[in-house]
Formats: sequence, structure tokens, C-alpha cells
Amino acid sequence: MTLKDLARELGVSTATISNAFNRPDQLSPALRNRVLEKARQLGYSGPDAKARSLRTGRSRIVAVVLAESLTYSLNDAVASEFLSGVAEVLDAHGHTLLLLPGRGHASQPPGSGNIADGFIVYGLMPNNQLISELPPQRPLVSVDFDIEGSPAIHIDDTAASQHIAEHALRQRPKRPAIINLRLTEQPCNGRITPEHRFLPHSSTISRARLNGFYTALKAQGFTPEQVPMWNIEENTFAVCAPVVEEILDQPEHQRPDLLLCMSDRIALTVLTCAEQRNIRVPEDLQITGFDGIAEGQYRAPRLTTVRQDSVEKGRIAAQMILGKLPMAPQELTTELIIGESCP
Amino acid sequence: MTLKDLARELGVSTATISNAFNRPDQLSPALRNRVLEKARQLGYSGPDAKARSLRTGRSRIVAVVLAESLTYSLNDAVASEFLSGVAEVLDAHGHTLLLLPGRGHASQPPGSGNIADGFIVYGLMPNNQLISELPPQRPLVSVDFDIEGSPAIHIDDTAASQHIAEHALRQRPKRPAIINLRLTEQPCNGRITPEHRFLPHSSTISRARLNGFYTALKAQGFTPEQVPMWNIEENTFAVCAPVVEEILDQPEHQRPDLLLCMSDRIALTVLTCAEQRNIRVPEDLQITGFDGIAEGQYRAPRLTTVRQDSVEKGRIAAQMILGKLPMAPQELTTELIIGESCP
DNA sequence: CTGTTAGCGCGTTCAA
DNA sequence: TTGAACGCGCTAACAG
Repeated sequence: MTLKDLARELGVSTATISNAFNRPDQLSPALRNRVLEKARQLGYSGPDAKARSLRTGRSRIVAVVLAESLTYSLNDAVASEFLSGVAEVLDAHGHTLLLLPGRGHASQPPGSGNIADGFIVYGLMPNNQLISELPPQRPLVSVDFDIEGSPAIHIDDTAASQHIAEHALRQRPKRPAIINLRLTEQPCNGRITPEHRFLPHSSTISRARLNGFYTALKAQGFTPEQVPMWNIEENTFAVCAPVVEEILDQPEHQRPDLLLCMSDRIALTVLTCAEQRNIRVPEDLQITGFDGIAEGQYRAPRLTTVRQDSVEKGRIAAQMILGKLPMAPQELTTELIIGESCP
Repeated sequence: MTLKDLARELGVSTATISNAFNRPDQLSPALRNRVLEKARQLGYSGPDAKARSLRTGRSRIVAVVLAESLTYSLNDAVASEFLSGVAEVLDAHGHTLLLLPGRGHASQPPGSGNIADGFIVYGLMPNNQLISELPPQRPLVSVDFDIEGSPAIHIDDTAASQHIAEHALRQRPKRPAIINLRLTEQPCNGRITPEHRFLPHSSTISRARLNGFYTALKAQGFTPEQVPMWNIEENTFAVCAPVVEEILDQPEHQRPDLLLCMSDRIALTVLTCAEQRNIRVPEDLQITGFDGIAEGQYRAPRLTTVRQDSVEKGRIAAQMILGKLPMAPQELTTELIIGESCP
């Protein structure tokens, strides 16, 4: 049942059917109703999206390219919030959301996702080849990193990290330590040793945050060598827990009394593991997070963290793609939230 | 820059270009490389997905229609897990995921989403008109409710609820109560009174779960009238909290000593609010949840709940759509998890 | 191995 | 207000 079939059934031209669905003012209401009625009868549910988008060049679909696998991203609070901001705006303008995995299947057929009218690239590594495979000419916005020639949406990770670290260091901790998120070149879930090399790009979020931490630490007289670091590859409880346990199970005189974590998920894992070991927070151990996810504010002690508005990031990205906002770089503000985990 | 342009540039036919991208075995490697090289030079990034899908009839896109708004669904742990199961399978087979809002914009243009090769409808109300607007003939799977003529993926909500309630009632609580999720016909965040009418469809998840609770309660000599009920419209902390506070702030002799909650999110909110009020769990208040989301198992006390495998639901739905599994109804098993919130 | 041809279903002229 | 004709960019079938 196609538009053409319907036209034949009704004895009108295909243009009339098309108009009945797309420009009601181009034909008499009576005829229009007749068309719509017949369409329902015959089970014709409107112009085919594929043909329509081929013809018009637009699909009303916006794609979000996710750094991590879809599976992972959908279970990550920060990414989910971001997506919900995107979805909110798209929805309001009658567009839909296509999710594209960043690190696709190796044998991915060429651009099964290039139907999209525009692309939002979320937290991809700067040199990923996928980006060059995206069709040029179509609007593209990057989030949390830069793509040459496209506007990026950012927060000031360095300043925010420095800020929260400065706050934490005011309590004069003896043994501060850092838990990083995807900092090392080689995947590593555990202690970072001098042999490890960091990811090359200084535009990486982790590098930016680490720089902020270091600036604050140095101001307090700590050298990087004095501050042990661990790394985590995936921002989930399951991956974090073993690393955190390794940290907390050290002899007490060696165990850090301040943990600067690069995400709330890591910080919450620390909180949970500390609870299990009867390590008092914040008396024996201070913890800071990053992101400001809802979960961190519900439980006691609440997390001291940097809140970034991921939902708003998503909104802005979507609005740029839809042309509701100029395609220009944006830097969103962050907010230091002081919870009980590090007062 | 289209396929045809490229063909002209190279002095070959369009079919050759098409083959170069789609069937490498149909032309000499030398020619193929020449094509690919030239394509890169000219910035041609492969066959246009719109035209290709018009021609082939397939788009390699599968749509998930979500009951709630995208914004809400993306922030709900259960829905996210489901989506991640779907995404995992689609990804593995080179398909992508299109998210469609169930309760769309009123003025939604006809089916901007009917490009999809198949549809997975997640937790929609049975009589939603949207379903009839989906193109017929294309595979359709429903999850957590039934659509006539399509296979559904389910759990046995009634049996699972009965099971957990039976467990909870073994402790002989004096004042059991229920916190429902979207049970009433009219939106209601608060106490359910006799005036309230329930949602009509007995195939609704809430009705099924309530039935299970009632069966267990009756077996212990409780009549429905003796068991106060509250309702919650949206499964978020922000919406749950006021209702939960209303419940917990009652005088102690009136306050429930067992709360059967229809979701883990609700149960976790109860836990948080109880903590704030120094109500001991489980001594003064027992709490049960439903779903088995990760968050409920991280914090102490862990939630007593029914674990359902939402990820697996998503996997199965996607596999059916892709034809990897027969299009037949499936009922997944659930598991009673006994945490400290109701031992 | 390569080229030719005929649509896929629709939107948009332009003329009536 | 309506209809006829064209082509959006591509792929499948076949012919060479």
C-alpha cells in the first residue's frame, strides 16, 4: 500500500495524496477527509519515511555518536542525562534520536547511520577515524572534546578540578590520592606506576582534570610523586570495586585519607567500600567526586562533588543541530557541591 | 558528490561504484582501490543511506518505542538496562537504534520514524493509538504488555509480587502498606482513597503486581481495606520523596512497619527518607522493592527485591526483530533477592 | 569482470 | 484546485 496505490483507489493524483498529508491548505477539506478516511481503511499510514527523506534530503533524525558502546553509555548516569537533554529538544521539535556506537563493529557497513540530518559526537577520542567518515556538509557538534571545524560544548574541567581539590586540601590531609578515569594509554585497572604513559591528547577530559588536581596539590606543597594514583577504565561499580578495595585494604598508616575521584561513580564506590570496612567518612577518609549525579546526593553522606549540567549540554547540542542556536563553541559553568563526604 | 558523480569522474558505471562499496568480490581489487581512493579524494563517504534504504527496503535501523518520554526513560534504570540489552544485540549485527517517544508531540508529522525495519514497543499502554500508526507488515515485538498479533516479552508480575510479599509477611508485620506505581486512572501522587479508580487494563503491570500483593496479604488475614495504599506517577526520587515523607511522618503507631514498593526506585527513596528520620531498617520498618536495579545492591542495607533481567528482555526483543529468534511470546523468570531491608 | 536499465516511493515543479 | 512528469541516489538483474 503506497501513496500511488491510494491515489489510484481514490481516482486522484499522487500529488493530492501527498498534499493531504503534508499541506492541508492545498486541497479542499472535504477531499482531504476523503483521502484520510480511505487511507485509514486501507491501512496506509502516511508517506514512507525512506522515500520522503530521499526526496526532501531531510530525515528529521539526529544522530548521537557515543564514545563508548551503547550498552555502556546507556547505563552511565552522566551519558544518560546528556542523552535526555538531547532527546528533550529533539522531541519538542518533532525529531527523533538515532544512537550510533563510536567504537563500532569492525565490519560495519558504510554509514548505516548517515541518514541523520546532523550529528552530535559525545566524548569521542579526538583522533577517531569515525569522525572523518561522517558525511561532510551536515551539521556536527562535539561535546567534551574538539573537532576541527565544528563547535564544541565544554566545561572547564581543569578549573573545576582545581577548585574542588583546593577545597578538599583545606582540611590538610596527610595522604591525598587520585583515582583517575581512563588516563593511561594502556588499559589499566589499578595502581598507576611510573611506567605507565598517559593518553597523549591534552584535550582529554582526564588530563584536564588531572592538571587541575595537580595545580591545587602543588600549591599545598605536594609533588606528583607524593600522590599515589590509580586508574579505572570503566565507570561502573563492578570495575571500580576491586581497585577501590585494593586502595582501602592497605595498612591504615598507608591508606589515603583523601581520595580525589574523577567521577561520582568512582566516589560512590569508594563510599560503599568504606562503609563495608567501617572506615569513617569524612573522619578517616575524605572523598570527592565529579559530575554531580543524582545518586550521589540521595544517600548519606552526600558526595562533595562538582556538578556539571549534562542535561543542559545535551539541550544545547541539539539546539545547535536544529539551528535554534548558533553553531558556536560554548563553555558551561560548573558548581562545587559540598556534601558530607568532604566538608 | 553522489555515486553517479564519482562514476562519471572515474569513467566507470554506477554499478561499479556500488559494487566497490557493497560487494568487493564483484570487481577487480585494482579497480576497487581506484574507486575507493578517488572517493576519499573527492570526499564521497559511501552510498547515501536514504537512497540505499529506499532501494533495498531495509534501513538497518530498529526503533524502540518508549512508553514514557525519552527524557524520563533515559534516566530510569530499568528502561536503560532494557535499552542496553537491545543496543547490544543490534550493535553486534550492524544495526542501529532509533528512539521513538510513545507519547509524542501532538502535532507529530506522520511517522518520521517509520524508516525502521522493525519495532520494539516497551511498556506502552495497551490501547495507545500510536501502535496502530506503526506500519504494518514490519516485525513488532511488545515488552511488558500485549499487542494483538505480536509476540510479547513478559515476566510473571503477579507471581513475583506474591512471592516477595509472602516472604515479607513471614515476619508478621502489624501494619503493611503498599506504594504503587501508576495504578490510578487519574494521576495521583499520594494516598489512594476509595474514590480512586484503578487503571482499567488488568494487563497493566501495576495491576498484576497489586494482585500478587493482595493474594499474599489475604492469605495472612489482611483485607484490602486494612492495607493503606499510596500511588506514585513517576519513578524518580523527586516525585517519590514527598509521598514517602508523608508516609513516614505519620505518628509512630500509625506508620507502616512494612512497605511493599512496586519499584526499587521507590524502595530506595523510602530507605533514604527513613535514614534521615532515624527509622531503623528493618527493625522499625521493612522495605521491599521490585526490579533488582544495581543501585539497590550497592548500599547498605541492601534491598530485598525481585530481580528481573531487563537487559535480557532487551536482548530477546532485538533478537526476535532481527530474526535470530522465533517471533514467539516469552516469559522470563525472576529471582527473589533477600537483602537486609527485609530479611 | 563491467555496463545498462529499470524502478524503490515520494515531492515538486508546471501546466491545466 | 488538481494531474502529469521528472528525478532524488541507489541497487538488482541481466547483458555483454
